[in-house]
Amino acid sequence: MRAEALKGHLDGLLLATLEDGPLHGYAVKEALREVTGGRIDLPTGTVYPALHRLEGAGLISGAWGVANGRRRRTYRLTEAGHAALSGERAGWQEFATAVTFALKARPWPATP
Amino acid sequence: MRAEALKGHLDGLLLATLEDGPLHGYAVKEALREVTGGRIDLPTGTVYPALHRLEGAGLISGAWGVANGRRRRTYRLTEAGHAALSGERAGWQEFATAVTFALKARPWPATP
DNA sequence: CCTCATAGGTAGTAACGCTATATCGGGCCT
DNA sequence: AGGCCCGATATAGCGTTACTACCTATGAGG
Repeated sequence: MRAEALKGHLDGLLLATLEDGPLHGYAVKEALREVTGGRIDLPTGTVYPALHRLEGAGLISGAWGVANGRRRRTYRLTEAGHAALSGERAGWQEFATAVTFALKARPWPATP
Repeated sequence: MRAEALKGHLDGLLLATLEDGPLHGYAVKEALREVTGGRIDLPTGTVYPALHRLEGAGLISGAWGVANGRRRRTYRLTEAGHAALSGERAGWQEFATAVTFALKARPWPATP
């Protein structure tokens, strides 16, 4: 998949992955890769800054913990994060429908 | 629609709009707006640089003409542009399917 | 011991689309 | 005639975004 294709949609994917429960950064990356059958395989250099950004925006909250003697930063969705995810989903639907249609180059169906 | 959502998918939309026949820049913008019922309404400052970029990449070719005493640059798809459009369509399908699925947070269907 | 997978992170970069602004011709209104 | 809006083209500068390339560290397996 083209690398730059994600632009503007990454946040929603990360939020959706965290919706089912808290995960640490690497687990988010792995979950997304598995759920999409390898189609979306984000480099770690994309995931961690994005999570920091989302945390800074208050959409997720991270906490340091320890598992197997290793420190891990586990993130969970905040209230604002849940709301943002809804918005991302709606926005994606609208966007995807519009692009799919435009790529077909047919007139938009009448909505009376 | 969120402004930055387009990133990475603009080229395909422009190429698709030019598929039905040559158009000048402003007409591309208008056609895209009408075909999507106003959902994709690109600012001219987005359209013109993008067309220049596509021309530089050899995907479209532009020619100056005159209509109503005014100079207009009309673009048409090149061979490479037709090929690129096919690629963009396939890429979009793949991408849209993956994102739609990931946003639902369900396991990817088995593909045996 | 060394490598690999796991895990977290930063710096720097390039691309992309946006805002803002400028220009020009023609038509419309006063 | 003068002023204004619309159609049409264009550029400069900006902020965001995701990427590549690195760095650090630990536990497991060869």
